[in-house]
Amino acid sequence: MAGVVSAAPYLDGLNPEQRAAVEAIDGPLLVLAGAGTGKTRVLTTRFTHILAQGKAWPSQILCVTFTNKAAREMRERVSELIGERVEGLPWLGTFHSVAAKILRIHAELVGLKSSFTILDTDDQLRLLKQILRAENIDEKRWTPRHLGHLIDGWKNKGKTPEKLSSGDGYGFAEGRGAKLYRIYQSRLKDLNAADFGDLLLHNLTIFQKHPDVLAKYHAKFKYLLVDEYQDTNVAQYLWLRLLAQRPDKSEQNLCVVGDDDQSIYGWRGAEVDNILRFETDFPGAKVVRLERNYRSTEHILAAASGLITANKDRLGKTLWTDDKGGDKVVVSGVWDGAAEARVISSEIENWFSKGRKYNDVAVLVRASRQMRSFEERFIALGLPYRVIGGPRFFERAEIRDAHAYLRTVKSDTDDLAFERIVNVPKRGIGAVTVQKLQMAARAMGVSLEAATRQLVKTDEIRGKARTALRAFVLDIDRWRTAGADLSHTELAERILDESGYTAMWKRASGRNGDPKAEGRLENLKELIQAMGEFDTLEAYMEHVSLVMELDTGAADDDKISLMTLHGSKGLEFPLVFLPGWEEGSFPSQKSLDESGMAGLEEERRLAYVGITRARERAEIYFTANRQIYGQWQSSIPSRFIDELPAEHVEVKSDTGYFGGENNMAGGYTGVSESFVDSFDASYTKPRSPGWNRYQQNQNKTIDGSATRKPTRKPSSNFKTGERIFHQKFGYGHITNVSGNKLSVAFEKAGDKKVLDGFVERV
DNA sequence: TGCCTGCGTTCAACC
DNA sequence: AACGCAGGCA
Repeated sequence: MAGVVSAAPYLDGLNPEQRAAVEAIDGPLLVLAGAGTGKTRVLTTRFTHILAQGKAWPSQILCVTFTNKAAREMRERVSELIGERVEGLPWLGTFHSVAAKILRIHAELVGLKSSFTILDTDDQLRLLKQILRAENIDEKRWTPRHLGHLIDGWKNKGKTPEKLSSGDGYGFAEGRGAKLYRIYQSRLKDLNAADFGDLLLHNLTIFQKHPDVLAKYHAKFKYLLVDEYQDTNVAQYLWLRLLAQRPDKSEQNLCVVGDDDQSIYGWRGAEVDNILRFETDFPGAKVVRLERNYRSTEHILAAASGLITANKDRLGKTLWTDDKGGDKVVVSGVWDGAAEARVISSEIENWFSKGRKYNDVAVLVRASRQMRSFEERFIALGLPYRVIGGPRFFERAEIRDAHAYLRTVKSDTDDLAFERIVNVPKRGIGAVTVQKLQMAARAMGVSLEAATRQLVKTDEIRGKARTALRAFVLDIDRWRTAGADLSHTELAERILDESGYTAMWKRASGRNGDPKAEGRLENLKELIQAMGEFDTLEAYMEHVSLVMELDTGAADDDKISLMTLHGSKGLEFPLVFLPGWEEGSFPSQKSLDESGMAGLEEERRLAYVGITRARERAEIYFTANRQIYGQWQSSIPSRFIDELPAEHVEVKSDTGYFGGENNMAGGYTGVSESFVDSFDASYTKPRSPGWNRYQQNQNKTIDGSATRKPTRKPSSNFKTGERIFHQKFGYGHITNVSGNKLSVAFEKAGDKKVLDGFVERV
């Protein structure tokens, strides 16, 4: 074999650890791959190696990732490596897409037809809402969202209703949680639908109840590769274990690659435990650690590594790099969110003026709503940018409406789709009529559409509603007939046109001047175009359900990338900006409230992921004032800032931040008065006077938008004896001002403290 | 039935 | 700040 290996050009340039991970193709293998250690390269090379060794055909390798992005990249890189021999890689994809593929084949084993629809979150919530109503449960107290979380949680754990233990769901609606889950699952079956969690869950059921089916997959998949193993939840873990552990213990060729320090999906059920337990689950597993970082300079790597050591729950790795020196990680304090966007934008302009690319630059935010201030600033300055993630194309109302039309025409049992569009555009069919239809459907045990066809024949529904419903079912019939002769894009165009849906938005755009309508019409055009890239409507719909994003295509455009920290995993950029490092935002208060220390550690891993995206330079920002829920609040810099090793950090604060363990600010340098807010001409529809009681108290600008300046002053202005308010400790008065430090006696705590954050004058 | 208005709630990340 | 919901009214 040695001869074969040395003749393999794809192995050139691998370091010894990488090479070990690639060549150990038989038996279970755990690759602990730190950030920037060439994980994807190892996975793709290993894939290639298996093929080159003649151990398996491409169709015999199961390779799963979490994101479509990762799957796409794997596919491209493997294709590159193996050149023209590639005959498609049918079993390379996300967990959900592979599971969906398997479920389509065996759908009847769990009571579905292979044409089942995949429900998105919105459909799921509407269905849950209906169920709660039908069960006479107060949806204010027990919200559909709440129930949805509960059910998703069970599905993530691999629990079908039968597998719930007696205490499960006890806390929901007086112990009715489990029953509601059962009802929900049976409704899904009636609707011939599956939600995201079901894709995996049904797979488990099939594998567990039908060993013959499982045996087929054992025979089929000779090798299994798993990316981001630290992010697998229990259901995914069980799924992999079923596929990998053959009854005769032969050929457990499962290779998992992961990094416990980059586990950031605890909220969706990821269990870091899975990776910690691997050697127990698969006795005799080899373990390879990749610790040489090829991505970042020394300071960046050291800053991130220092931060992550604050986490208790980790396997521990020591990343190293040959790339000594470089820029320290920059930490800057700014006045508010607008200033943050301004400063970062001008840094980017600076970077560009030095001959670097916008493509080199990423702005990574904690939550997608933080993107807005950056978008506004980029637009104002004419900086090119792309948003990765964020509000998804396929989640927009107009796109879902269009899909609902297509689903209705394709299936006469898709109640959720039918209900969505029966009165869109308005046809004079109100809530009362829809209610009647639902009751009739339930009574007759048929679909909404079938019930409608029945009811328009009787006098149950009269007048305008009856006429409208009649016309509507006739439309559906006509579209179904037309569908036989037309391509799916032509059909879609025709439906949108004849239903009056496009016209509805055209009207809105013309008369009311609704500025969003124009965009919606463009989205609809884009939708038709996207459909054209698929051969059939079914293929398109599958893509929509599982991918939920449009290929943003043209990566050759030079643009700044704007995305969430979660969305940035697996990417790298020479220059990375990390705004919004304030307590409450990052680490997210919600995460701390819900998950305590585990939540904090996950937030810290997220910080680690953020910093390690940077190749040359990372800049962290925090603000003194931030608007939260429409209210100005003072901020406390994130504790993660204090946890960065000081010798790898350069502080550029100009907001009066003081204190902290690193005593990093070096004092207040004054807020520049020359900040000029860019004029925000964004249109908001005027509502009734006093539509928001907060707004009544606010000043109005000429465009009607509300402004209220932060009440906070930089701390250096304070004098002994002054009464102040501190976000964390409440009211108190200043006992001493000395250099950068304020000593304060707090009323509530009753003791003196040296402040570590911003204060408010009262 | 549908629009207007006021009130109350929510506001993390992804497939 | 942005939405969803419900009650009042045309």
